Amino acid sequence: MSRPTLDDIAEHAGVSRALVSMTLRGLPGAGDETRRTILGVAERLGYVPNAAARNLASRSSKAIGVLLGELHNPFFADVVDGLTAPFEEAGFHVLMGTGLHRPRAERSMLETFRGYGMEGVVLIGPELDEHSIQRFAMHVPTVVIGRTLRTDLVDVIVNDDRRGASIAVQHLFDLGHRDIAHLDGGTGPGAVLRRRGYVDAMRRLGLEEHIRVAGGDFTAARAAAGVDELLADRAPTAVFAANDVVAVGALERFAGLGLSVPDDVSVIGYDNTSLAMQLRIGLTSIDQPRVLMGRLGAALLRERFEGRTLAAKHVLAPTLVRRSSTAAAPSSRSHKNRKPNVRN
Amino acid sequence: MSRPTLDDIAEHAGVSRALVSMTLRGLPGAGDETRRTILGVAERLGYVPNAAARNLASRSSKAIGVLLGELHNPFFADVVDGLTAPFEEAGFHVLMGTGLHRPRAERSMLETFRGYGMEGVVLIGPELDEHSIQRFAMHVPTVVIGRTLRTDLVDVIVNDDRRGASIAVQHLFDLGHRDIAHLDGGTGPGAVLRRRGYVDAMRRLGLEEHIRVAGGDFTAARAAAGVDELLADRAPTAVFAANDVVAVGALERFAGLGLSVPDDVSVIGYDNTSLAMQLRIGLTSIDQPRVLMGRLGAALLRERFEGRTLAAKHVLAPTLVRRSSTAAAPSSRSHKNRKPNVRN
DNA sequence: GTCCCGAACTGAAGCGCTTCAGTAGCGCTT
DNA sequence: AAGCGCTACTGAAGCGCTTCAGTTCGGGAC
Repeated sequence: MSRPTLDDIAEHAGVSRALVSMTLRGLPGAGDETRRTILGVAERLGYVPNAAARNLASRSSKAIGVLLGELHNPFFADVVDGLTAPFEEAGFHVLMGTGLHRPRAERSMLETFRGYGMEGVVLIGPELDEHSIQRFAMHVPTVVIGRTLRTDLVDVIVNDDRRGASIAVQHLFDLGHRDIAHLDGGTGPGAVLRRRGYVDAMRRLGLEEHIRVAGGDFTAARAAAGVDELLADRAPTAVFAANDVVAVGALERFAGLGLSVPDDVSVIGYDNTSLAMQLRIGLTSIDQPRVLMGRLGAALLRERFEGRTLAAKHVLAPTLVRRSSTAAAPSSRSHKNRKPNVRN
Repeated sequence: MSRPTLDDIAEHAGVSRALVSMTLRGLPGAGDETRRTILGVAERLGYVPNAAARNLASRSSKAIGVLLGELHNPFFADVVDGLTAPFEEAGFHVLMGTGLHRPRAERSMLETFRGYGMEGVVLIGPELDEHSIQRFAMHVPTVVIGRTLRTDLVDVIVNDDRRGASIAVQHLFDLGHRDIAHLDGGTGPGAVLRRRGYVDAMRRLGLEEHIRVAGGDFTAARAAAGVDELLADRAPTAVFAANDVVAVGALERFAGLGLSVPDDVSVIGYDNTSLAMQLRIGLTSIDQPRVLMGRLGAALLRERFEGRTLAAKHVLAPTLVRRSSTAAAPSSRSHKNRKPNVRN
């Protein structure tokens, strides 16, 4: 016996297929007795509705697609957490696909989503070109999380990287630091804005002559090299890293050089990933409200369903999470005059 | 204009719907000229086949479902990497769903998969009860990765936890350690076997009187408490932790107590997660071949499609990854007699 | 010229469901 | 006793596709 259909149930229960359909979906129409019979038969036969037939007939799917740029980054997991719950509650199925970093794969995944008649789609950190996204969004309500787009067809949710950078610098400033350097993220998502935010904040605080940028991408190795670059000139008292991975790279390098964090140098990261908390030394970091971003994504999509046609852009506020990698600047503490013994 | 259908294309191209269907799927039947016309019209209209209609009519879906127990654990990301590529190549769509740790949600996700007529399903670290999995597997070819099951309906892929534990103990033994304790994972997946492997290995090496087990789940906090438990008796020279999270918890606690790793005590983890490498102190760990496990999962499912009916069980070999958290036992080094100054 | 055959194409059934216009029957009113 | 409005139900159309039994036709074999 293959999968039972509505007709099987109808026959067993001695009613029409239409009535079974309505009853199983909780619509009124059947009397109490009949309803019980139908439900009983369905249960006994192990009936599972055929989604294809259902979607075809009803011209709707109650499904939404989520495209993940990358599964390894804990950023995605948090966003997805925020995303799925509201949809599940509203009776939507959430199906996810991954693009594996390849635009071709991402594009084909979007085709699949469209083929399945997904009623809405969320793209988290897509690497796809803007034009493809735009074309897709013409057909399916789409929200993009974690990537800035110029398109006015999709809803966009990002955090204010510039502001986050400014908060980081301000935090260090408040601790008495003046010689604050930046370890750069190069062309990574958000890196440009974070660098800009750093420069602006330094200027605003009158620290223009202390502005120094080193490094160049989102890897730990490049970060270590960046630290060396900085030290070749002079040791900063604090470093603002473009993200947590970079910050950890710096941490390791400082340790290798015999510099103590936060006694000799303070380090602050960005993203507040699980990395930041798991390290033996807790990393002070700038947090993006990732779960919230997910929830907001769900809300925006729902609004679309309810008729909103204008695209929305939400820029969320980042916040500071203090841990033990930042402390008062050496000079502003009681003068211990502890010269770091750089062993190389 | 809504989504174009086969009929739209047929009309524009002046042929029958059947011919369009066949042509778009690459079947022979149309002449060169006609074929070009059809393809051209389809392209121009932006045709995307309706998956629901297609699946309904063809009684197949070319789709496979992947249930993720949890998105935060890097374990899953690696397995998925191994899984998706072979399927994409074979022209399958891979759609993922998450159970969010709740068996109820996992069960409903499986229903969704079945509703969509997925031709095969891969469960990665499911938390669902065995009976539900078994019931599901009666209807859809299923492979389970990372969890042992007694059922003979599903294919199972796990690593040999017992062996892995044995390798860990042997590694410590070879470094001269004798007083080797175990930080337990309680009821977590694999924990029981790892504990058993530890005990067996200790016996085999004639270290029966050194067997000590503390802790009790897969959390860092519980691990720290486990360390205290151990130290209340006497400090071991080495600790085998049930997984990397536990190992890191132990690392932190040892540091807090002023004990140096690996000078005073060696620590080895399990899973070789990204955690192990990212830590300032590289964690020696036991690696499961995760990507391979994913690839194997894909292969097993394909075999099922081709007619294999007997369930397969694959137990893969774990390997040791040495980093800097393990070193020669203090006693077997030049006698420094460095008593740890336990500050609490 | 007839026959046959393959290439190129068509028509219609039907996948399992939803939807909607009906219909039957019953208890009320007036 | 006719009419009304309910509730409880049925029948049939049709969603967009695949599939398969046919149909048409040009041309080579004899």
